[in-house]
Amino acid sequence: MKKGATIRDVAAAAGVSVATVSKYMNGTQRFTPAVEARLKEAVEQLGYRSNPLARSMITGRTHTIGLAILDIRNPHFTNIVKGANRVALQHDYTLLLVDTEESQEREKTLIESLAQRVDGMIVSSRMPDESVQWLLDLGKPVVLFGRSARFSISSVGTDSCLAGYMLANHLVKLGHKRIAYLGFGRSRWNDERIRGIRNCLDEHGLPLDIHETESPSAPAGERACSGLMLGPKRPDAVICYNDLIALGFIKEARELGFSLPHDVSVAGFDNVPYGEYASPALTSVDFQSEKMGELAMTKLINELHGKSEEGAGYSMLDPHLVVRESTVRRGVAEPADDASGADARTRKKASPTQT
Amino acid sequence: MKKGATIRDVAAAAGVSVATVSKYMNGTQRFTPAVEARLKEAVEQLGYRSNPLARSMITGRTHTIGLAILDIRNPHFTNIVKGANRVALQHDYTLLLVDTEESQEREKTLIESLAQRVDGMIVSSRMPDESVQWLLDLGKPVVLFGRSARFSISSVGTDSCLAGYMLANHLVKLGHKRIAYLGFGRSRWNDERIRGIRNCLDEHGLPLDIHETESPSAPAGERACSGLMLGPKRPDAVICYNDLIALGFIKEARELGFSLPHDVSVAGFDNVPYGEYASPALTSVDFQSEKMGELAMTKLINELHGKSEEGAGYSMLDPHLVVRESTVRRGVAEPADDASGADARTRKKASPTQT
DNA sequence: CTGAAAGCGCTAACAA
DNA sequence: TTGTTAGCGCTTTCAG
Repeated sequence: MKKGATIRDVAAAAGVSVATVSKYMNGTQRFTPAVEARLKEAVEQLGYRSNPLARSMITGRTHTIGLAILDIRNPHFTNIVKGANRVALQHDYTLLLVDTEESQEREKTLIESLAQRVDGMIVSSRMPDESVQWLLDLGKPVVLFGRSARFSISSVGTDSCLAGYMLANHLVKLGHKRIAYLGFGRSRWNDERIRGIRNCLDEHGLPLDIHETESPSAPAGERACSGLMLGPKRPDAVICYNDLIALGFIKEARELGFSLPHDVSVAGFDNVPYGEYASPALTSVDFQSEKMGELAMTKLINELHGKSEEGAGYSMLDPHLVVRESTVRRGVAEPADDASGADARTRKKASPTQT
Repeated sequence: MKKGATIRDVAAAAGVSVATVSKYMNGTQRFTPAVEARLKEAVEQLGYRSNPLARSMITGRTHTIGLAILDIRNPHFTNIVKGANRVALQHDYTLLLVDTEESQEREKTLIESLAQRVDGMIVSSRMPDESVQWLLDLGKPVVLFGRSARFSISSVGTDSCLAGYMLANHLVKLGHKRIAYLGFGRSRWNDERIRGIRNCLDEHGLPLDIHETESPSAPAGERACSGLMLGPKRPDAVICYNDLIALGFIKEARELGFSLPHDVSVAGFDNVPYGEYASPALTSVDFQSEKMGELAMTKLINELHGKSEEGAGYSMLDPHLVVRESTVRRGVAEPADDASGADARTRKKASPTQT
């Protein structure tokens, strides 16, 4: 643990002033070959690395971006982090990560202290619209996930309503009539998704049965499953608030003795990486989460560099429907597509009676 | 974007000196009620928040921990981050995340600059043992994942060798004779896992067929599958370097027309969250990754607080075998356990002939 | 208990 | 091109 050399040590070793060293380190200026050589030598000799803290204190920029998310374990957010990090790296920014663990109380404190250490922040939150003003008052540029109705804050999001419509439409086309939605009301996008689904179902005069999970996670999906599948209004298709819930739902449904996807089609949102490896592989709507991270970071960095014009305001990414095996034509006992060897299964237990 | 008040503003407002304000903010001292009241008022009035950068410059501590990992998208690392973050938060530290994206070149630069901004680092890396000295020379306390043979650096890991033995033993007990290992040679744990597997197989006079993937990811597992399953030595059980590879392998095997787990048992390491939701649910070895993150952070923070004694050196977590549906007794056509409705499937395609 | 003063390591005018 | 000189906002002796 050797103490790092300071700018003064270098200046002394090279026989120049500290200002010269500073300029050299920052490439702010050109030098006479002689000086440059001595500088280079001295820096290498001493293994000098300029102290970013001292630098930041003066310049007022830390070259750090704060990223606040709800739960790093949710692959949706993991992807966002990945995308944001990649862009940050390209621009020589580092990422200060804050995982609020879905806790509103912690969030405020954490973000407040985060704001002091970074040049700007990207925030994914369930905070109410009122708090957005507070966020802005922190005095740092912010990019938000999801639009704020009230403030013209820079933000990126996806069309959850359209996504909902897409999924509902897909299911209706497959002949489903008893469609249920397994939602997560605390999310700001839940209502949007419902709206999209309803839009579509209304067009076909179909009802929507709405249920609720206590968290946006797979275990929550598992717990909610029996309530739907063994309840009075057993659906023939269910749309889940996100893929994690859908994954849990599927697992539990099979454990209850249902044969999927034939007893019930299931779909989610987010298109998380492991939906593809589940069985039946999960139908979902891809929100391009990694791109969301990239876009948010790009917008923020542009703002930091004064190019506020470029892509300010609200940016929306297109949702893409990804059809896999978990949604299937209603009433088809065996999969139509014989090539997909993964789908053939015989029902082992009688499915519960439909009340 | 209002400029924050400085310590001087508060001092002026409260009619005291900056030193007093500093002591008040840090709770270093007691004050006369009169002064304390004025201080409190002034701080609230101005919404003063002390600048952590300026503070750090003097104290030399940033209250930030650097965490360098290979790929945030690998759930194993995601869990580590989660665990580490939780402990950090408890101790009022924040996390500077670096995702090296499995790139050795980038890693060195990134870690070097990381070292300057943090009080200590937790590093997960494939760097050779030689580089550990370099890491230490950065002058910051470090906790490493995986032991270094040469240096007595603080580190946490799991017994990969034992884990390998466990998995092999599990498969042998199930009657498997033609066992293959689908590895990832660039990892420092690959050899350990092989060693453990071999230890077990040797005891039973069984051979091990070793194959290699190009990355520790699901797509790599998919790509490697046909080489094993359609090759000259088709295995009846395969152990994968990690769960992601196993997940990919399973998916592709089914697409090739195999019926799993009956045609081939598959297992991995890490026990990632989604192995449970795959089908067949993945047998794995749990390395307690979240706990690894917690432990690493705890050790580092202890070191930073001078309690170097407590838990220094190498700590090893116990691996736990998690048996699920993807490993099954050899030669059993249908699952013995009738209760697990998820396993019943008829073979749709003839399985490829065994050469 | 409180304050004055000396910096932490660096950058940014401004001089030379 | 190079050097001088003020600080950035804060903590920390050391007097009072």
